[in-house]
Amino acid sequence: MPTNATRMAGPAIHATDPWTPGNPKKRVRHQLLSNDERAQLAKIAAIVRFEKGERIYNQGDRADAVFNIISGVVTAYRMLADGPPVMSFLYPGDLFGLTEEARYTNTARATTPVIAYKMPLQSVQRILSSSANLDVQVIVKLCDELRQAQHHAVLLVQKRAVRRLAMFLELQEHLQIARNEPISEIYLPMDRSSIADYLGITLPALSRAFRALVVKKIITTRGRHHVKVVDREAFKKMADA
Amino acid sequence: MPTNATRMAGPAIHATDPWTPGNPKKRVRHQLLSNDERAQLAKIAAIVRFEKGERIYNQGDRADAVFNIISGVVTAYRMLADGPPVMSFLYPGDLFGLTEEARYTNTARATTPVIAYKMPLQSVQRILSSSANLDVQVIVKLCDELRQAQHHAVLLVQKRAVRRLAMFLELQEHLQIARNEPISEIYLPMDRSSIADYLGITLPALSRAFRALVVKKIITTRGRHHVKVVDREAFKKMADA
DNA sequence: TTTCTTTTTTGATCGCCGTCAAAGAATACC
DNA sequence: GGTATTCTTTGACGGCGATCAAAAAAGAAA
Repeated sequence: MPTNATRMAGPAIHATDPWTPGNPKKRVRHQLLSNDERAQLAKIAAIVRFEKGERIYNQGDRADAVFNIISGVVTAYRMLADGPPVMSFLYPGDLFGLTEEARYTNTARATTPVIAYKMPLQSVQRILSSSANLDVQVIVKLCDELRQAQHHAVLLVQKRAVRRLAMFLELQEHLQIARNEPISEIYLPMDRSSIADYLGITLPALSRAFRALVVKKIITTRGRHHVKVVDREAFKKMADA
Repeated sequence: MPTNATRMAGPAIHATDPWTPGNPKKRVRHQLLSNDERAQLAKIAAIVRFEKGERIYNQGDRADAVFNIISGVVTAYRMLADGPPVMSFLYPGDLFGLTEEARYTNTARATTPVIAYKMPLQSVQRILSSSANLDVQVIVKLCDELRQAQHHAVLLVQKRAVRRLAMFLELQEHLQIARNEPISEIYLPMDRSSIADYLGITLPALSRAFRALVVKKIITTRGRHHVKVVDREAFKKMADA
């Protein structure tokens, strides 16, 4: 019954991916690139060094470059308005420097001394725009999936069930808007059990979380699949982590 | 002080991505594709229908196709040996059918009636292999990041702190192996506070989780940055969710 | 409708973890 | 080496959610 899944990814790249952690067949970075391509990369990528503890960029900064770690460990963290931060650790070969609306969405700092490629955003965009559209489409899709997975992680580090639920409802609302569907109500096609699993809580806990939001007059429910936000301000305060 | 970040993503694709949920500028699917490319896609993609509740594929099945939703909602879930499942909900435009070693890593079922493109894996691989290597590299990297983010979600859904810690240590060990580094010990370059944030627990809770593993003689610690697994079997049982 | 099944809610108890606080260790700095 | 700072551990307490169990509601089938 319940379930649990994870945002899915693209095509079966994995099967032949030499960079996957845990994959026994390890190869040297960039081995798959031709000399030409390597040269192209070298032209746009500068090699930069950071000492232990040094900030590489700050969340909210205007994004001007993407990084690829050569050696060392980078810790990236996204601060939320309230609640714990969401962390990730980046190792050699990892790309980082995710942007949203031209700004970094997280802060990156060197946990050990770090050497990395630094690629100006402009150059990367130029190269990508010369790619086949189909490839770009796949890349865009993967970025989407990645953002979804990250959002899921942000949701799951929240400790109180009501907040997770509020964040989930807000996400569903956003997805609905993105699909140009009416938004007077939030439509939840899945059953409670699936939602509970997605939120990483149990069914009774989810039920109580719903009740809490209703009692506080933040939402109303119509049947099982429709939710209406009646106190937008309180809702945003609850959901905006 | 700690932090929180999320695995990062690729280049600033986002800024111009019309498919991003929440992006006000919504466009029609495939708008960016030329007629040629659309024709190419049509040649390999079959349109398939699933009724409400129908399984699309099962976790562990040999993967033969990737899907792209045209309409309807799909619930994907990954079952773990123990503990709750990890869920995701997929909407029109979403890709799904992630594979690992040629097998699906999760189960997908139609939550509402679903219409989707079904693309044979072979065809997708053929198209991708004809792409520029640089693009493929980016795609591979993004798949990596995605897997990492998904693993993070799998970890965060676990309810007991010791299990999250065990999963984290196992991940670090795998990453170390992938980097061809010695693995007699697990090396943790980051501080406890960062680990606690990554695990979505507090510092005291992390400290107790470490202690619990040490007391149970599953690991030993040397200084702050080195951990050794001394009871491999118990460790695996603890970590393998 | 009536019945049966599935889903959801509610209740009660327990345990883990969050929270606050302080002591103890490791590191950096002088 | 000594001091100060930072990081980590330990302790006590309370709360939230897990767990178990049962009732209620919704949906499906007859």
